[in-house]
Amino acid sequence: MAHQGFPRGLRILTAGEYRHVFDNASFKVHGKGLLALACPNTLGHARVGLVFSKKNVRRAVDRNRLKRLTRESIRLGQHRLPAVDIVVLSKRGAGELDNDTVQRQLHGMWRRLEQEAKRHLAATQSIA
RNA sequence: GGAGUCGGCCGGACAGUCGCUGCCGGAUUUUAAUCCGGGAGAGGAAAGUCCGGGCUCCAUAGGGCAGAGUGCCAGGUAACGCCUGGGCGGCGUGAGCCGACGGAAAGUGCAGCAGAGAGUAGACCGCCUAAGCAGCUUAGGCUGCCGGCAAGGGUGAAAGGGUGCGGUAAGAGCGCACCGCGCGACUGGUAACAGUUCGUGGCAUGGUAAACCCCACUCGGAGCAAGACCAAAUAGGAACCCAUUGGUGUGGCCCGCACUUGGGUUCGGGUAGGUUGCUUGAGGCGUAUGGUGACAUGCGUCCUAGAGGAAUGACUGUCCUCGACAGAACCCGGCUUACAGGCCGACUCCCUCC
RNA sequence: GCUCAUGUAGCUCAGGGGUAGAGCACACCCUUGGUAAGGGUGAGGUCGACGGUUCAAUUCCGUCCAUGAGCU
Repeated sequence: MAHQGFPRGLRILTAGEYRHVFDNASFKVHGKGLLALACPNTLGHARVGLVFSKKNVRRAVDRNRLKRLTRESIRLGQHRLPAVDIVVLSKRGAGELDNDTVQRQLHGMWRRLEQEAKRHLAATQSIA
């Protein structure tokens, strides 16, 4: 079985790294209640950061639940993801979604992200 | 059987797989880190931030003014605006529940509209015509004036004790009885307060203090983004001007205290990080003693989250009553607010049966 | 996490115990050949919610609920 851990190396840690992703977001993937920004990195694996604001998701219980679900989804799907830094944001009303819906949304978002990243890589390589 | 009151407790359970964060042991390794094993890992409200404290810095938190808070009495407590017991008032058939519950005879203010009058009471409707004056009249009496009244009506949130009898021209604490009220004494109680056995005053003291205020008591300011330490990029500057019984340090001010040269403009440089504070505590559980109780003391026993974009989850299976409100961020004690459902104990009322 | 501020007409704001107001906007009328401007009339409010104090609360007090700001 493949490694499925989720150590700190797979996360975006500092404010500077977050800023880099926001300023150089090469792709955006929208889901219901969620939004993912991503830009390529040189680490050879994906990293992820979460932004769930109090303004969009009012209760702490819902914020924690969404973050756990997102992390779980990343952890289980990390080997399919390209080498990009991802920031997942919440949109208004994300707290009303149930667990099944959130998981389906995240699954679909990773698939689209994979395709876009493949296309982006091909484009940059053809330019080079 | 039904309805209800109070107090306490619980807040899905079990197993497996994959993960997350500390701790302990071991291994690899220069450190960092990685791996293996073990064990721990959100709440009764973690919430709101409404009070109180610990802790940290400012002086060891000191004096005065200003300001804020609390407000029946006694106790508990580290402290409180909390809790316990008692008093008083209100609600309820009752068990019980609720109450910012000091002072309005220290002072100042406020009360729209309505109403005669809103605080040294008043005369709109009304009641009276005894005394005095005038007129009419044989007299009795009638009318008017001068007046008297606070009973009845009406207004209002509120109209200056209540009922009865006497009294009177009509009335009125004007007098008396009872009730209420004030003051004093006595008795009970630590006290708040109560009791009327007693005396006395004679009806004064309307409401509002979550209006100003008075009285008593309490309160210094800031908050873990407090603060401490390590390391060190850059800088430890330059020029000019001003003030030096001055400046800075903390809250509104003054005193006091501590430190000390301080401030302005221009130019130049810069505004990485890490560690700690960080969980053993006014601690939990059991038990004994004291106390009506809150609680206190002694003994035994246990260690029970500590992250740093932030850890408790996901999936699978079984069971049931099919799972509410909701997620620690320095820590405690309270209050308030949210909450599916369930359990235990004590008590009250109603109905029925024996 | 901590510390504050604000909720009044569709919008921007006054009012700090006694009937809720101003400007803009809205409707109708006048003015004009018509429109704008101007003038007049009018409608529109659980004064964020719930309790309490008071005879009386938008105002005073308490508790909640929203919204906004400041402190890394």
